[in-house]
Amino acid sequence: MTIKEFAELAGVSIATVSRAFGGAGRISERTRKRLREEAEKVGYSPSFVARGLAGRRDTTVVLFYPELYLHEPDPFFSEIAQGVARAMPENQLFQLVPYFIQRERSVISCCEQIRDGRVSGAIIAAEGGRAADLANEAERNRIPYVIVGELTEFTANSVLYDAEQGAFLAGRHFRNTGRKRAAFVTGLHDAGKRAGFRRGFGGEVVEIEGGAGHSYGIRAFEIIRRQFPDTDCVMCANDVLAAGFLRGAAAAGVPVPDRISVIGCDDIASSGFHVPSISTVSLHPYRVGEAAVSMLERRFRCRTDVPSEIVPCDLLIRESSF
Amino acid sequence: MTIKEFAELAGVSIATVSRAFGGAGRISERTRKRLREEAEKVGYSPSFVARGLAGRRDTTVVLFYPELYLHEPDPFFSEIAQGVARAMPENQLFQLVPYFIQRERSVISCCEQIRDGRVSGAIIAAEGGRAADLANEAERNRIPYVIVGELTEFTANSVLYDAEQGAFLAGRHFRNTGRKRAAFVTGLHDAGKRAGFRRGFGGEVVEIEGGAGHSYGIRAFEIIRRQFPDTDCVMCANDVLAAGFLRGAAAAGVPVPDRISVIGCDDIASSGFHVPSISTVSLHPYRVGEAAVSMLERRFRCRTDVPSEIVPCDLLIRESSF
DNA sequence: TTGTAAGCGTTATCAT
DNA sequence: ATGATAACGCTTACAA
Repeated sequence: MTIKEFAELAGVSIATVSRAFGGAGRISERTRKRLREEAEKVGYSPSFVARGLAGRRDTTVVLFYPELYLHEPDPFFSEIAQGVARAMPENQLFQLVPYFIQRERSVISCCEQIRDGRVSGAIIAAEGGRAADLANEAERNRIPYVIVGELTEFTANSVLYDAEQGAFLAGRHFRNTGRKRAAFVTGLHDAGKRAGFRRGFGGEVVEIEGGAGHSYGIRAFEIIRRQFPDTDCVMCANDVLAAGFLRGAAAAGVPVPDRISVIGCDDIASSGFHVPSISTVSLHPYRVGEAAVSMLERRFRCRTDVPSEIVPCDLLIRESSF
Repeated sequence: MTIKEFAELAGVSIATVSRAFGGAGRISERTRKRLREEAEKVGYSPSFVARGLAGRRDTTVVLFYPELYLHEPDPFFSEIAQGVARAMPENQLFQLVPYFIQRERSVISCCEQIRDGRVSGAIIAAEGGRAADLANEAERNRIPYVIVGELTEFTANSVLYDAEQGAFLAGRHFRNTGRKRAAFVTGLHDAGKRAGFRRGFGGEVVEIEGGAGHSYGIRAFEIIRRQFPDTDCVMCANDVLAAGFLRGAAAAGVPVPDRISVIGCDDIASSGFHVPSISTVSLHPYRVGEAAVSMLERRFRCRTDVPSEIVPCDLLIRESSF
């Protein structure tokens, strides 16, 4: 049913109908109420598409987020998405659009969606660059946006986690608990974490190439066992890697944390479910998602830039270290 | 840049531009190519919104999926979403829209999006009913859709997993490996699983109230230990529950699978990472997502109903049982 | 093969 | 407070 049909049916002009559904147009409260009820009854609701075309772009909030891994998804961004989805107010249309960093086309089509007016506000999650393109596009189209990412990268309109600081805490913890020989299992975007861990531990740190996914964690354990057998503490760049590492240790019968202490990073839900539960640098993905929503709402109100916000990270000591 | 501006710039009419970007309109291959290149250069791309309004609704494919749990997300649907996202052809706009089954408004706004023409095709994931509303709405609006769900529920246009059959396999496995006293830890939508497990095991099955999330699994273990101490095999309605159960067992020093054998359901990625790795009824969520995409594509071509498809489930015996 | 013009369902700007 | 009407950017007969 279109606005025209409905207007006829209700015995008013289409302009009046439009106002009944629009924000604070000049219309009597009585008519508005009557029309809304009528619409409910006959099943009319205004078309978002037409609305978008006609100018008002208060339609949809999207979360752009990267699909990082080829075969095994890292749940980190999923958990950010959870936080965003839950915090989104009931009356907002909300959609997630994944972009694949391997597909050039994928980022482009995200930009098209912004340019197009189908997006009234965007939350842009990223690791390692790509977000800038989307943010620029949003800027150009005067669409409020919020970036979610690592501390080093963005100055304003961002919700940031300080992974470097977190890794620092992990390194220092190992140092303080008397560990002597440290290793760091690398991930995909981990420059900050690596540096922080080094700084925190203070001594020499062996770097093991990890990568994307559980199996790389297992492999990292094997490498350490063979090439650096006296390693007694390890930080992994993310929790999935840490789970793999622990699996390797369990299979080899190496006791954790007694013989080797392990700390992961991110704090995805399953790291708490693992046996032993995985000590980790919590980036609080869920909280980050929530914070992004409330920052976006602030940007909706006052159409200006807002200062970035840091969601502090915590070192969670669970069973894989002490 | 609008079509008008671009048309002027390229020295043709807007109709010609439209045809250059449309499917197989009557236009010379030469002009089409020239215009496409020109557009690339000056940064013009047609507006999806306007396109949608003007009639062609080949815009966006969405995946509607439920957020089931209040506090702890179950990754099952996330993994289906992964499969869908990966299988989606490069040139299709793809979006996820979560609906919260606790929020009445949430399903309604999904319907509005369908009614609206912003959706050209839908994949509807569901457990426990709500999908029917969305499917009806899609039907009414002549939008191709595919439902993803449990075998019992839908007849056509669906990709189905046969959880009952899977649970049957699990029950039979326990029976065949000489287990005597079985328990089933319930989830949120598990009628089929429960029945299948009973049928497969053949003997008496104690039912323990599980619920939503890891902690409920731990609690289920405690209940069994106290009230049914001679239980020697357990099926949990989902893997998150199973992880919790194993955590309880580990904490209590009960050896798995020697003393008690455990099988979960779903086959989320992390169940393979657990220590011990979790035996499970694999519903192959990733594959299910892929299958949904290819079914939707078939529906795009021939605009008719297509027969449902069952993605067979497998019993994966890992370390938590033998 | 290309151009002209009438929609598509809204919002926004004038009038009234 | 309400009603006419011109956009919005595109698709699609119909005409040339």
